[in-house]
Amino acid sequence: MTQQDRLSSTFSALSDPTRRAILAKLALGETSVTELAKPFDMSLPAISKHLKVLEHAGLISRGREAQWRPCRIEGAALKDVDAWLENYRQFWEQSFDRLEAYLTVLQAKDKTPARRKKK
Amino acid sequence: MTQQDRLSSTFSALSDPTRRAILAKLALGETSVTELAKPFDMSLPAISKHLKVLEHAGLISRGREAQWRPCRIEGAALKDVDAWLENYRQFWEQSFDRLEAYLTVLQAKDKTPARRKKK
DNA sequence: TTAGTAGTTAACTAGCCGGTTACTTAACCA
DNA sequence: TGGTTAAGTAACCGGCTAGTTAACTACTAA
Repeated sequence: MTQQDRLSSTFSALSDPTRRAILAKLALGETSVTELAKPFDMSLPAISKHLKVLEHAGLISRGREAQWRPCRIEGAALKDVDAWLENYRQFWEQSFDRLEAYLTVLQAKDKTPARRKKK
Repeated sequence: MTQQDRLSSTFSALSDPTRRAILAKLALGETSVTELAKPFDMSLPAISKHLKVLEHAGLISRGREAQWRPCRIEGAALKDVDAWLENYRQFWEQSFDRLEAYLTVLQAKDKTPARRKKK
């Protein structure tokens, strides 16, 4: 799969609130499908489909333990998103920098120079 | 619009390679619709639709200059994505941290303690 | 073997999405 | 005025998506 396609399927997978909620739950630890499905007013097959989408996007992986298929988060796909986003950081830190620059001008010159906001 | 919906429409907008390419071009500066459309083997109305999606997701905004509608990037929506992503950073820095910890153990104790990777 | 639990697959449906062509609107210019 | 350029709107089409129910697979346990 090309990098483009990978990013596309990752963003696509993340565009569904149910799937993001599943990820949020998985962030707390590995869980079974039924357990993941509990909070949702939705059939189990629907959840199963969502998990397949997440798995195909590389956002989760699934093991096997007796009759359970525990799911866990895989960070690699999210790392790609982070790397993509990095190219655009200037566009939301810009206004901050301008404000910062403005305040720097307003304030006394003997203050230490403003540092870039650390993420 | 709820925060959930906003994130959903942002991720959804970003899930199309054409739209990401448009953003990449806009990162170089404000541009007209026709100019944006040039690299794509696609009709102008198709581009117009993509721009509408990006605008609806808050990723771009459009001005008016005579018969041109210059487009520019809006950082706010991307900032939300970054904030969301931040909750998951551990999942792709984890292995790095483990390696770092391992190396720290291996190396001499008189080294300065390892710092978290700055983004 | 039988019953129960965990999960997937199949088949279907309604609605969205990304593209098209044809037409329209808006601003500039001769 | 009429012509040209820039862009948006309308109507349509095919394929994908997210959900459903029903049936099936796989493992556990009595």
